[in-house]
Amino acid sequence: MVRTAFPSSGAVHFSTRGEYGVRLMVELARHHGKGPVSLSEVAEHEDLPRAYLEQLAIGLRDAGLIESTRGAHGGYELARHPAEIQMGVVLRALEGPLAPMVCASEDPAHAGLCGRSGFCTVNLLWVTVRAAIAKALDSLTLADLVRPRAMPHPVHVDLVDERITAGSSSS
Amino acid sequence: MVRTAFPSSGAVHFSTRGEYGVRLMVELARHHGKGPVSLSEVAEHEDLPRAYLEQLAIGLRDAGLIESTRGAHGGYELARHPAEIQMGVVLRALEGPLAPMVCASEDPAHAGLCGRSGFCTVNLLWVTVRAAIAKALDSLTLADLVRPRAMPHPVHVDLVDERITAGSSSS
DNA sequence: TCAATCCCGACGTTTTTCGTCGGATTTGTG
DNA sequence: CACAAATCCGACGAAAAACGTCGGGATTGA
Repeated sequence: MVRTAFPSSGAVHFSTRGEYGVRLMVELARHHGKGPVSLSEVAEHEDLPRAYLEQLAIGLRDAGLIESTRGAHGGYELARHPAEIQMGVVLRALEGPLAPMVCASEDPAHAGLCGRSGFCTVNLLWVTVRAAIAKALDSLTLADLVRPRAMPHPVHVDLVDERITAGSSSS
Repeated sequence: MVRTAFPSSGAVHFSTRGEYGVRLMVELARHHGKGPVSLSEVAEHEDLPRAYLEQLAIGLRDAGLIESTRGAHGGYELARHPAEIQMGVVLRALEGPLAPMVCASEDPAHAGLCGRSGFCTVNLLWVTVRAAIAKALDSLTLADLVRPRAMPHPVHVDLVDERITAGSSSS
């Protein structure tokens, strides 16, 4: 009865790279100031594949977000205070520039190629979306994600639900 | 020199389904009130594969956004006025619910599964992002995308560039 | 010396995406 | 009626991307 044959996940899909990477960073933020944490510990604690974490860590390190200590008792630690690490920077380090579309460039040189229809007005849509995402992402820092539970109320998210909308009943 | 081996496109990736589908809808919006437009015309005008458009059209029709006329001189037309069709609805019809992550549900029941780390605070991030996207998407209607060229300045997008950031030189 | 780490490139599997294809059905027109 | 122009629809296949594994090298503390 699978219904619509949607592309499975849905629009706007962050990969596990993004998810795991953020989990990793949050874990490091929790231990901030207490010396390096090994990936094995993180992997165990968060139930993530260690070898995969290594890949992500390298990207984060190259972006200057974390620092490594090699050898026994080594590991990773944040390069800066959690409050000074914007999530936008983290996500970009993990997944590359967050352009929702080739077309999201505001470059007018691109006009000729895109739509034969005079001008690629559709452009406006993607640019707007990208800007919205960037703004949301850069308004949160790692420190915001470390708080154990029941966040104060720094960010107001209106919880227009989204989850189902199409799939309907039964998980 | 390919550098980072990023997942190619970048975070937040809309598929061609979304792109083509929006192009299709904009095209229909341009002809709104002038009877149905055939997919062949749209395909030609926008340089898109017609057979693929058929798939997308069916999804949009099932969502009640467009109506079809079969037989010769048939085609598709918008079911409502362009100004009454929010882009969020269009995208959801094309790509499914726009949850950036399984984790984006605010459902507390989900807490147990996600992170062993006491509570899935990371949740906040995805929920925020999703809300931002939904808001941006639902603030635009098809009518906003139809304006021929050089939009006045209804929306202010701060053009923090994004495009390269990692890949650097050469296209 | 040994074990724990980071470091790193290469690879293989699975999933998703992007379409194509062939045909069935409906309907206006000559 | 015959035909052509359309929507309709399921199935299929090639290509790309995502996900993660593997094997080994280099560093460092005990």
